[in-house]
Amino acid sequence: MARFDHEAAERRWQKAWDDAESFRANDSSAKPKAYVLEMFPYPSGRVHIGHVRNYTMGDVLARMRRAQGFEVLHPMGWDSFGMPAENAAMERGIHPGGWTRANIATMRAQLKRLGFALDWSRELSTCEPDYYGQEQALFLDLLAAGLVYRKESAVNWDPVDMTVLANEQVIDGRGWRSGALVERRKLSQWFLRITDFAEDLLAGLGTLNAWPDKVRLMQENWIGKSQGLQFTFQLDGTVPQGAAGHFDVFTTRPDTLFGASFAAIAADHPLAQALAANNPVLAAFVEECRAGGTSAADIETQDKKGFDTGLSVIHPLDQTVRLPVFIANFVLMDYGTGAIFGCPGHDQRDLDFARKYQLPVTRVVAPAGEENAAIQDEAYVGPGLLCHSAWLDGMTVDAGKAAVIGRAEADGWGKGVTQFRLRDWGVSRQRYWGTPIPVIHCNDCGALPVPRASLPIMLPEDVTFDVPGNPLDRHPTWKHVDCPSCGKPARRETDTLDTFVNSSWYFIRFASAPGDRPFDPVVAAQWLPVGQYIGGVEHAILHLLYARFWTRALQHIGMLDVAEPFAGLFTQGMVTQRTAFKRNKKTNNIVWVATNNVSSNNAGWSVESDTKRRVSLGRVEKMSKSKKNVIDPDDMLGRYGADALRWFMLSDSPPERDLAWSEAGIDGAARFIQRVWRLAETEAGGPADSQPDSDDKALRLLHRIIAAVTSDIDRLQFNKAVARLYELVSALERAPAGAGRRAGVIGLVQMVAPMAPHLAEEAWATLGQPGMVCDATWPLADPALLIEDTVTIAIQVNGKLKDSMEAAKGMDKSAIEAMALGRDKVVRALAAQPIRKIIVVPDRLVNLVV
RNA sequence: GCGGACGUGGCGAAACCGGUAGCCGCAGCGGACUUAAAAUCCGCUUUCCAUUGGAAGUGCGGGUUCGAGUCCCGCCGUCCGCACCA
Repeated sequence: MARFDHEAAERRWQKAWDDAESFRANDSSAKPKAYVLEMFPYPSGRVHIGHVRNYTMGDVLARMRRAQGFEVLHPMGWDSFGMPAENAAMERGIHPGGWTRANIATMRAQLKRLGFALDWSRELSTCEPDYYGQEQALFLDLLAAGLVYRKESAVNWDPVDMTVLANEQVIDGRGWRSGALVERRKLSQWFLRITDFAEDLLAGLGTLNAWPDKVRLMQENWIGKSQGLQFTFQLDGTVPQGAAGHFDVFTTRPDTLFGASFAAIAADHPLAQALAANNPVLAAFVEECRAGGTSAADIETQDKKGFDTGLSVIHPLDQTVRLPVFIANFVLMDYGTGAIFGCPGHDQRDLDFARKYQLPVTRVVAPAGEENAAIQDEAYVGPGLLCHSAWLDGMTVDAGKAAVIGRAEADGWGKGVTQFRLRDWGVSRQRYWGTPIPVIHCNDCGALPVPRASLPIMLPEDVTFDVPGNPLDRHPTWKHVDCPSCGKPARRETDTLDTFVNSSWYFIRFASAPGDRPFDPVVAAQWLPVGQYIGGVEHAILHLLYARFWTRALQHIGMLDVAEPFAGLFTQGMVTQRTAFKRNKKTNNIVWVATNNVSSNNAGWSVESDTKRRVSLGRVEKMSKSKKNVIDPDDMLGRYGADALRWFMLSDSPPERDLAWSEAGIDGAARFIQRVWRLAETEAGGPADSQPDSDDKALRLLHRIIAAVTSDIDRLQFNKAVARLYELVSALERAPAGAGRRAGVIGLVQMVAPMAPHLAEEAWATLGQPGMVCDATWPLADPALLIEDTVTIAIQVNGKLKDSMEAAKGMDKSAIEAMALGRDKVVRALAAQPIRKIIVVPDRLVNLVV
């Protein structure tokens, strides 16, 4: 009996699928359509084991849907613009395009070796003009519809390299290359009006039943709808030069207004700017607030710092009260109005600030009887009644909110508003390797859209990365154009689009990709929304929210009649691997050792395989090049074959959880492949056509497993489907030869086919079945074969298991009770105590309470 | 700092609606086949006490219930996201 030869089978069947165009999606098919999509990869170099896991999951679903009679769209492409290509260009002096396209070629070959059922005819790459040119057209459509605008916004600025940095390039507040302290700097940038859709995006979450609850919750919190009061503080006394005499604040807690002890504004607030102009000390403080990165984590973990401006504002509910105005580093210009009132008693951040600057702390909300309990180290944010609040005393928090909003509106100093945490989407990037923003700046006519006829605006190829800054900006000719309106010399926009724009509509282009338009709305709508979208949970907010927005924006301007792009979403876990390290003898610094160069010696110690020197084992973490714990799929493909690798990716760990790579695990997968193959070979010469008896054990088990596996794959619980298939294999290995076993093996091969397709095709042919298994109809479980006539009933005494018994299914309560009371073990456990209560759950258990 | 999740044997895990905790795999132990090895097959494998059998057990501490891995409250730990990484 020959072992399964994975190399020969992979070659044979990959060619057979290609020749038959088995996985090409037909737009005009009459079958029901199923769109299965995995998040397309960034072509970073080589296929990562995490990609293999992601695409294997999608492939199993796509193949099963096809077998179930759907017309399946399962495409692949490349999210090929982005910063790593520019980094590679700077480090190695090569062109980002050359680097990217070489990576794509490598990775395409790797994916093909894995035997995915992909429609390669629809492959796209976002860095090619046929894609980004159409994206520019969409940008112009959104611009024309008023969904795009320009405003000033902060970026991370490296003062030594003279360049804008991404958040990930800021490490502990310093530029990653130069090590210089990063500053926040303002630039004029393009924004998309995602906030116009805040309410729709929030409401739409309610329709996404096939999304994980946690992702919906994360998006809900991200959008951050809150109701509150926006009101105006009037400055008391002389108004500083160049400033208004008042400023607006937003609060979600207008009920606590009597507890206010200060007001605070952002360092970038116009009032702060005006004051800084004439006050060098304050100007220095404002400058200090600008140091450090722009990310939320950077800003909010800074020490709370304030600067007393010496100004004060009049309390709107009590004209006799004055509140000092501070400039504070934790107040953000981007959220609300860039100014707050501080109520230390009921907001922890305000309390910390008040303690630091010795400001009064007043309790204005209290549970009954605690009105005079002083606030200590913790702000009180619980429920209660208002106190120390004049005419609000005794009201609930909610009633107080409504009362203050009512008074503000009646008196004209404020109004109730709905506020969103969501900010407009800044899409300008000061980088080369991205979609050029199709706009021309003219000194006389302003910022104008590029004429449609001149699309695509191509990226120039002749650029260098030997000097810092954006190569588009310093290119000798590229940016110089004539104004499309007045004809005078003008300049192109040299910023490119955020790569999240590229990934906000690629799934539409997969469904329909005409040469002269971004997509055909009728063809695209046939496939959309994507039935099942699969990718990493790290995309739970940004990518998924931007794609939802983009789709709604297209719907809003009448280009596509689809509201939500992804009907079903699944977020998969990472593939992790143990790390290993040794220490540098002089510095004691950690030196990572490649995991694939670590083995155990005779004494059971971990050593470097080549030098035999001892190493320490680190923790199991996400694979990364820097920690040298990356497993290359190509090695595994060569040693174990595509099917074993795919099988291991689906085994053991639930797909939403992290999967720890292990050599032993893939060994087990490879053994399973051989076991299935041996079963197929034992049936190779079997009868072509024979009917098993309906009470055949193998047949009954097969149908139970068909039902379980089908529903497991439906719910993407591949680890459970795998466990059931192991069970079937073990049973079939022991089953007597005959029609039942043969039927079992045929069914097994069909169910294994989505997971280990090469093995399944080879086995299918060996079994003498017609055609290819990828074209065979998915097996259906016969309900008549699933019915069992006996059940096992558990017997508990006081909720503790004492015995169990076999009984006919559907036996009535009193019969079960009588049967249970007659059992030896039960009699012993009861020890003649009187029974107070008996609970019987039919077909399940009896609980005797004494 | 804010937001989200997760925690069950030596390990990855399973457990429908609150109803017999640990399916399946890995590792381990014992055995068969073999001159030997590989491959394969059979058995055992939560912990503790024990002779039949019994007790404990799902991160920790409480609670609800006839009954809690599952529901509620409070801790502890780990991981993920935070708007210019993709």
